[in-house]
Amino acid sequence: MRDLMAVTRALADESRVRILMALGSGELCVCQIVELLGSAPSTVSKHMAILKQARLVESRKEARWMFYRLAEDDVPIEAREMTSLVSRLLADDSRRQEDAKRLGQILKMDRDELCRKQYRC
Amino acid sequence: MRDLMAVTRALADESRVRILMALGSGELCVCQIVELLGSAPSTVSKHMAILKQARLVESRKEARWMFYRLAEDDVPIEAREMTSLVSRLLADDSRRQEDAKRLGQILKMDRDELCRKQYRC
DNA sequence: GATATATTTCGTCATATGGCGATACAACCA
DNA sequence: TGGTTGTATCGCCATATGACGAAATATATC
Repeated sequence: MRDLMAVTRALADESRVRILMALGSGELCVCQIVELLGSAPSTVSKHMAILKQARLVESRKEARWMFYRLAEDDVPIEAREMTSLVSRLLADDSRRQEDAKRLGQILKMDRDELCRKQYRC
Repeated sequence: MRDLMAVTRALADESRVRILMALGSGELCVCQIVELLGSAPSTVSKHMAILKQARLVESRKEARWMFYRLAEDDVPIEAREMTSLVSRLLADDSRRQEDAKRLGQILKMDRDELCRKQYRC
């Protein structure tokens, strides 16, 4: 029950669901997620901590960047199945499709520039 | 997205998940749920409103009692699938089993007496 | 109609949550 | 070493949430 509640609470916020769906296409660094959501880095970082605590995502550090991806290794069944179901339920969701489109643009940008841009503003 | 978020928010509270699982064995009136959770009637009523708004449950009024059951008619796919998955994930959950046991006792009680007892205390 | 009773609504409180900016920390670079 | 930069943590604020009791709203029952 405890584990499931961590997952349902993590999924009870629209930003976090959007992040999970975005990660469905592959790993992202924090600055890319910041760009997608338009939220402050600190806000995104907090969301990622919650998703990680629920074991919905995993992270790896590469140089200065922290990359997040959907959990793959040793994933609790609650996390795996809930992510899978939410993804299926949102397959045709318009918001998700907008995000996917925007994410395509973001991934074309140079990551260094993207981060510096955020730093300046 | 909107509909799904109503469901995930409804599922992000342990009391509400327990109520949903309890309703898996059949409809219950508010006083029976009050007895199961040990919460105030007003608290349970609020939970039921949230579950109903997310279309996870339906209700019918019979005499003085309001009976709630898992949604059956014209259920949005989000509600149906999430309920089904949560139920499966909690199949062996100890808390759920305790609740099921306690619910068995509650169902044996006379409903009139059960309600009056709550009214007195 | 008056009373009892089952549930809901309302008001209030304490706590949780999500947001942000400032700052701290970590890792690269000059 | 010192500067740059990407992310995390911290402190704060506004709002949301869950809890309860009191009162309102049905619905029997007398």
